[in-house]
Amino acid sequence: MRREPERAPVRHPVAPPEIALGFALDGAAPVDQRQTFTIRDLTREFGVTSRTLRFYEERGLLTPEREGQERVYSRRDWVRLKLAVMGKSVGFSLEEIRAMLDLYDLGDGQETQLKVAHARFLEQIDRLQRQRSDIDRAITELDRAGRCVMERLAARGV
Amino acid sequence: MRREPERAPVRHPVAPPEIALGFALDGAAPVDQRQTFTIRDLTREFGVTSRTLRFYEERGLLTPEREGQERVYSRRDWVRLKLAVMGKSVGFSLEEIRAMLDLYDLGDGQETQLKVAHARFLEQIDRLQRQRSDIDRAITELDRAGRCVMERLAARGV
DNA sequence: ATGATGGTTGACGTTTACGTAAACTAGAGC
DNA sequence: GCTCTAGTTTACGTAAACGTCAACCATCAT
Repeated sequence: MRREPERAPVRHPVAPPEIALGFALDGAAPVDQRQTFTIRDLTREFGVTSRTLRFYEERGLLTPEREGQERVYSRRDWVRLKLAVMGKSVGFSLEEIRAMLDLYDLGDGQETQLKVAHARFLEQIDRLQRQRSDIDRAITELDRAGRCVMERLAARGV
Repeated sequence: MRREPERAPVRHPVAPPEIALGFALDGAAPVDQRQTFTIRDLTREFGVTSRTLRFYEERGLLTPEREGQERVYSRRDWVRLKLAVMGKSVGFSLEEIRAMLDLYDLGDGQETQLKVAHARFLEQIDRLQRQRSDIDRAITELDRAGRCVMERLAARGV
């Protein structure tokens, strides 16, 4: 059978409300002066489950220390989680987020990181605009189809 | 641990180009006068794979006869597939599509079917509009974040 | 006879971002 | 000692819509 191309699954952002008024790469630092956070702290502050935090760790987004058995998150983890949550809210996948975060640790004064992030942002805007026009088209089509159905109902005197 | 709610996965339409100019519930009939179609006919006409057609059959969207071993699709199947493809293009799930299609066979002169379809269309428009505002928000945020990054780069004289 | 072609069934794989359950440990309070 | 809470690991489950084999038939042309 011939190789039929696959339509990539589309990611689509879902907004956590606190994020809408958030800021992106700048000023991202914990409000209070703590140096470490427990898993509970982070779930409460970011509205994610502990399962999510462990999963993000598994995927390399977070790298908490251990105190005995328990995870201890640093300010670095806090920032990375902040960026991860924001990234998700604008439709990036965890893998894309991880790749961008890892540039932080490059040590060239974040220049690479900032440039790459900017490029990714533009790409993502592009993807989103395409999704948007798909949606617009669908709405138009549904509207047309809806009117058509109404006509038919009217035609039979309902 | 407390029950944390789940954000439902969002369906999002992807447009097959021939559909944009298509028609919805009216006039949906094969162009040529054939009464039956092979699986190849349908894959070519609708741009879907044979796997897809068997899958749709499994899900009750299509009900081809058999000639020996091979599937023989009727005009009814043609119409249902047409509607299925259009439904997908505006973001309905296969299950939603099946439910609507099944109303065709209700026998009340399609009145129920038309009314239900109309209601579903409105609901879907609503979903899509919500998705769109999520996307708009994400674009705005990305744009802002992008400018912010540029500023930072400028600030270090790059 | 021999491929090539195209049909069939059956069953497992893919993707993403977690949810959910089981079984265990460690400390706090009574 | 006992229970409650909150943490831990391991590992399987979920959703959607097919893709991708494998193994098998049936025809047609060479």
